Amino acid sequence: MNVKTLCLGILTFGDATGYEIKKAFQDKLSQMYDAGYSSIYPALNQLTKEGFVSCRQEAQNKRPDKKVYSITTEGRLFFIEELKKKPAEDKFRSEALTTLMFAHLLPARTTSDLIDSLIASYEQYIQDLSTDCDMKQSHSEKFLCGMGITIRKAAITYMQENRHLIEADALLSQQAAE
Amino acid sequence: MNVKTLCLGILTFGDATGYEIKKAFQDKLSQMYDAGYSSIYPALNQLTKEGFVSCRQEAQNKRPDKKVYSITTEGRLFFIEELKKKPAEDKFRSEALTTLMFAHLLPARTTSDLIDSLIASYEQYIQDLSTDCDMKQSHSEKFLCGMGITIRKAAITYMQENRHLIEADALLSQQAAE
DNA sequence: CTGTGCATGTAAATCGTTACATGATTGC
DNA sequence: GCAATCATGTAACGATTTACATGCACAG
Repeated sequence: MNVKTLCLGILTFGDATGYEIKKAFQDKLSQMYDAGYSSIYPALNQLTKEGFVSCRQEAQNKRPDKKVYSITTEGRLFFIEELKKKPAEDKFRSEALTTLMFAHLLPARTTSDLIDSLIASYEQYIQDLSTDCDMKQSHSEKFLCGMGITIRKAAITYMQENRHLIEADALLSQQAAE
Repeated sequence: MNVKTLCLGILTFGDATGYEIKKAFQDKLSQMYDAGYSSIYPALNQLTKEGFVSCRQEAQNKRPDKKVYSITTEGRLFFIEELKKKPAEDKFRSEALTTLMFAHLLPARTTSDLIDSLIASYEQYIQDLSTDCDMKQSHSEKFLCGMGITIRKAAITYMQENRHLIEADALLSQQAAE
């Protein structure tokens, strides 16, 4: 699912400006996607051309005109068809964990620091999510939020229980080098 | 980390051809990255130009010449510098879970099927990983493998315990529509 | 007076995927 | 006979990111 399709999806919750759509990305989809204005605005223009959204312009004093987008019937049908397609495989990508695959090139200390900060960032992530998970209205959002927390909690526990495997390796190869 | 940098990383384990590098991606990095030949071959050519790898050509009978790449000292230094950079944030992306955010647009049945097949695909993933986790030699690889399994196990448990939240919503909105 | 929020966009660069292009060998 | 493995690449397309470009209002 690309930014264009997701903009359409966000508009199924109600009309919005490009600016508000960006906020919706942060609100509802931040765990999975992030989109910048430079993806959103061109996407909305294309969707308008394709007839999947309509746009009404609202004048404002001392601000650029607000362009409020609404999804059209065709847009809604198109989006539902997209949803019915077999979803792409889930992907979990961690540069930090990838770095550990090359631990043999780094000082033992660096490896340990890396794991420490990864755990710390997960803990921070859990805290942030917990806070706004409570504020979520829909069950879907709560579900997704809870999933994010669950996964990271499991990851932290795993790292704490198994980090010694990598750290022992790092120390050994360092001693060998000395 | 992009394909180019990762090719360099793979070459720190030993010389390899483009073909073998692709296998290494599947072997060592499949959880995080995948690269096709059309990313790898141009990357190797660029790395050669930049002096980060060297290449010796080996003739073969009835096959294209084999090009065996080795990382150079500059390449190794460059890669280590890349490793020391602050890693990008971890990302977990699931189209299936994203679809659930739009469950209000789908029949209740579709939502349930989606969760079922997500759980099934995670179970499959765990099985596949478990098999070749045992065959891994290095602790780093085992660590990463175990992480992949742990996360998916936690996710399955979470989904089983919380799916009723979404499924109840879906049924309600469906009844309302009837 | 500085940062955050509101509000819109374009241009260029980077990166990756899909499709195309070739061709022998080996195992089932 | 057909699929998989070995072996290399290019061209076109699609998607996203980064940098550029503007400007007022309001709170601390």
